[in-house]
Amino acid sequence: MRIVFMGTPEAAAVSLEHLLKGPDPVVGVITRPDRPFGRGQKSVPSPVAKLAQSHKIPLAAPQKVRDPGFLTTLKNWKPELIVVVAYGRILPASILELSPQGCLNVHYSLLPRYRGAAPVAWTILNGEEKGGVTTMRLVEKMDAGPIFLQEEVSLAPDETTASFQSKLAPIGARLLLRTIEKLKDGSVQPEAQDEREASYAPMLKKEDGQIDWTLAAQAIERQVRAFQPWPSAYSYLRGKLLKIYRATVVSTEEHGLPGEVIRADQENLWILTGQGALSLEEIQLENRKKLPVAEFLKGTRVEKGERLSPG
RNA sequence: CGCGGGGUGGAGCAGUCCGGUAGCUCGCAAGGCUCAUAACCUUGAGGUCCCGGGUUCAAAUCCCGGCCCCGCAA
Repeated sequence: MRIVFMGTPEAAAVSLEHLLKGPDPVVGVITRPDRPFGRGQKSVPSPVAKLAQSHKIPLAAPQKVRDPGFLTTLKNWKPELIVVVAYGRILPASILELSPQGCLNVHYSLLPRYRGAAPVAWTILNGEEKGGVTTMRLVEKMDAGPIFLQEEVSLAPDETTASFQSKLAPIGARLLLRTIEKLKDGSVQPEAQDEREASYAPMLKKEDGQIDWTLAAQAIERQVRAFQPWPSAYSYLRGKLLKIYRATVVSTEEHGLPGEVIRADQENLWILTGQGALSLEEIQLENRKKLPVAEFLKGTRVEKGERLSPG
């Protein structure tokens, strides 16, 4: 079966890698255009683009998916199936209906729950014990298509979006290959999603990382894990950005204001929240290195009674 | 040329504006105290102050060039 692959980030590249080892030819790859990235705003190709280039597979990176030239290119590849993994764009009907087998999508949640752009982050943010991967047929409504296969994966207690995403990537890739096999021999029937169970996982915004210290310590701790690697949970110490990479919930008898430092010795930095306290474990001050808190405290004196606060 | 911060014994930092003895919290070593300890006390070792050039009687500090790291931005 001639396959065209659409995807952009690392997780998508993992799927493409597995596809390339499979029996079906990948006749073309579509990814998002190179974007200015990092310091100096240098343009860097996506992980999927790099992989396609190293395998000398025809590559397209259209600015707009409705671009007529691009659509012609896509048609000329004559795909029998289009595989979409974290491409990052909503596809128009013209593409969804372009190949005989339609578009097969790998989504990193247990659909119909967590439809949308950031399923993994929301799974962690909401304190779910299980997440997973689903393969489904793309339809015009976001992540609402009929389901082929699904696999549950349980979350570790210290799971971050980054760690869970990299755990899911190979599982999704294998699920994708199995789905394609079953599609070919007709041994799988897509099953409609239960709309009543649907929930949404919208894209995270930078500002969502700002910590509200009036929330419960447990909720903030989940936010810290969910916002790894982006956009990071953060607050401000003496007007400087303080990113929090790892923290644990601790119980305390102390009273004070949310965000207040209630313990600052050589090893511990505890912050009072709306309910319970948070022991910061790994943090990074603006322009500094990311450090275990004990190392951080050797160079930066923090006094009990200081407050972490919005800028 | 997107904006900004930084590179100082093994770790994390101060000192740089206003040139003149290299400092702090740790770690390490030795000794002491202790039933004992990651605790406490004393002493000690350990540094091309990122690299190169310049200014100066004198440069971690001022000037020029280079390398590396980080925050913003995505």
